[in-house]
Amino acid sequence: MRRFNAQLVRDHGLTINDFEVLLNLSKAEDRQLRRVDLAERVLLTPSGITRLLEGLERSGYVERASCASDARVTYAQLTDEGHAKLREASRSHVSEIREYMGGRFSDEELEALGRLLERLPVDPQDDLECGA
Amino acid sequence: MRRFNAQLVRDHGLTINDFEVLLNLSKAEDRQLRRVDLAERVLLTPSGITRLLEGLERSGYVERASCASDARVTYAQLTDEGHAKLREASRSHVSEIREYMGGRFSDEELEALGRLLERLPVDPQDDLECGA
DNA sequence: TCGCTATACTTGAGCCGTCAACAATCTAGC
DNA sequence: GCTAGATTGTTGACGGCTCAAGTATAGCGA
Repeated sequence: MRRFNAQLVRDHGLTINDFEVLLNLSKAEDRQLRRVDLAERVLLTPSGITRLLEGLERSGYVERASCASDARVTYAQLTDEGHAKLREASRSHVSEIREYMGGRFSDEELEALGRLLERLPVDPQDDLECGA
Repeated sequence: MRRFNAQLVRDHGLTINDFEVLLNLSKAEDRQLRRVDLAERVLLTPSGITRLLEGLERSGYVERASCASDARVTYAQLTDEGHAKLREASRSHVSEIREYMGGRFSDEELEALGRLLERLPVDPQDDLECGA
């Protein structure tokens, strides 16, 4: 994990969370997402997202957009520049991961792992009240 | 992950990494380990370990011990107090995890997951020269 | 319509861990 | 022995994230 982050930072100036945010935006409707939803998807707190987006906005990869129907929300909107950056970083990032995992696991094993791990909830808080 | 850390901090004043360090020490010969080895096992950098141990030393859970045969190394030595703390924290921590995983996976699935994941190297740096 | 609670987001303070640079010691090869 | 390079560990500076508290808006029930 740390390895993938270090490589992204070195080669593209992106944190692994920066990357995940750009990726989530690129897959979202209109390439925009409410900050709250973004937070949940990348497992950060709302304040973490605010901090992270500060950087991406400064770099021009993401813009703020307001919501017509709810004045509380601000969308994070992927810019063309951000999308280009994502494509660039993806190339080396996914090949890194593919090499790392593919070198140790067969295709069937990878698929089995994937099926198991995707059963873990996106946000643990939501699930499973653990007798606090 | 964040959830388990938060629970440990709330209930026992320990970081998840604090916990892992205490656990590793408790399983080690003479309950002591070189800082370098500790770093590798809990996936921290040497400086991270220095910082983390500062806290555990201040709390009295770990002591420094020097090495007769090599003046560069300082051992991290688990104290009795640290061992007691570990036992105390273990109780809730492992039951948390058991609940979390057991609630979603069968025994066979857990074992399959374990077998697959333990194939990942302890320190990725060591392995797999990734055409840098 | 007023007030209460829930939701979306930001901000200040602070912790945790990294990186880069450094000091001390060990070890090999000469 | 000595020197060159590797290994162990610490420190300063800083980044990234959390928590707690605060602001603003939404929406609901009396």
